[in-house]
Amino acid sequence: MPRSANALYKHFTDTILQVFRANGQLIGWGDRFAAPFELTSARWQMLGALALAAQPLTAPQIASSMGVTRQGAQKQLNLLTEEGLAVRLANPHHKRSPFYLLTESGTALYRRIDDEWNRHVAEVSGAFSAEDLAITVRTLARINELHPLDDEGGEQ
Amino acid sequence: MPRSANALYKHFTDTILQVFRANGQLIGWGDRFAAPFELTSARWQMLGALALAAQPLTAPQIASSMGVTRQGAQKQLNLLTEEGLAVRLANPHHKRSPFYLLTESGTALYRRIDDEWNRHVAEVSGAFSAEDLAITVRTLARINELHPLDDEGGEQ
DNA sequence: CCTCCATTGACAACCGGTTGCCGAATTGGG
DNA sequence: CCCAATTCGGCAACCGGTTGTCAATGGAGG
Repeated sequence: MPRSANALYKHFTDTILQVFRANGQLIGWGDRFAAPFELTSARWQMLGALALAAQPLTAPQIASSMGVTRQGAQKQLNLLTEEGLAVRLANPHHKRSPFYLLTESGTALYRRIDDEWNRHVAEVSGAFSAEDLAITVRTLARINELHPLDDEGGEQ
Repeated sequence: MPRSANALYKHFTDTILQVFRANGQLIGWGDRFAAPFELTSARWQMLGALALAAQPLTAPQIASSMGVTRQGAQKQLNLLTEEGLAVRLANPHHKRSPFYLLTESGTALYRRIDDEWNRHVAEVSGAFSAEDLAITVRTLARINELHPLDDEGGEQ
């Protein structure tokens, strides 16, 4: 949105606007993709986070690994647990903060949707070059590390 | 999330996950940035859409230009109108679908936040190269054009 | 052992997006 | 000219994220 003409500024702002748009697009896509598995985008993401975790994780750990708040992750974890896809496991270090693991059916479901996902990606990813995607990932990661929230805006 | 090892697949999936994370990050950032102006991220975006429009636009036109639904755009437009930042203008072509324009105060507010935004971008964009940002924009745009929703997943 | 502080989960409220439905206006075909 | 289909705004419900508050747990220091 800048009125100034600098190309870097424009690309920066454009990137942000495209992120917003891509986010909406991808959530819609993910929901449609996950629907046949009785999942939503959000539950699928959480399923993946649990499936790929090297060790059992607590809710706050999962939240921070996904970049969302503790409560946001907890909401999905509670739902997955209700649906029998995840279970709580007593955490010896923290009586109040259990580990979450996938159940058998959670693991099986993840495997099914992940297989289908890979098939899908195979059809679609041909339109992209690995280099461009790598640069995109790196650039977005840099944006994510950047938290210019601290007080530079500071007229508050 | 793929279990398969292909680098392109991995980068594709990683891109998606980074988009989700960047979206959350940027909304949080935008909200903090806009708060001193009594705006939210969403209202700021809508303000920008109106400010930069070449001609007066109707709600459905704005919605499609922003990549959101008609109702989502309408909600923000109604709020901006209530707040006196935008006004409805009779549309000769569509009696029920007025144009939306910024008011004087809406324009002034946009100018203020945009100036501050450009100052902010100047501080932050040094960490990025114009080329990487351009590639990122292009890649995200390609994702946005891609709607693999149609029926390829098709086990529904 | 006790106290203070950080962490955690539950709960409620809110925000911004979605979908779905409805009624009114507009449009286009017969 | 009329009638059906589309477009549009309003409303309600839901989803997934946020924040804030609260009580309970855990840990560290006196």
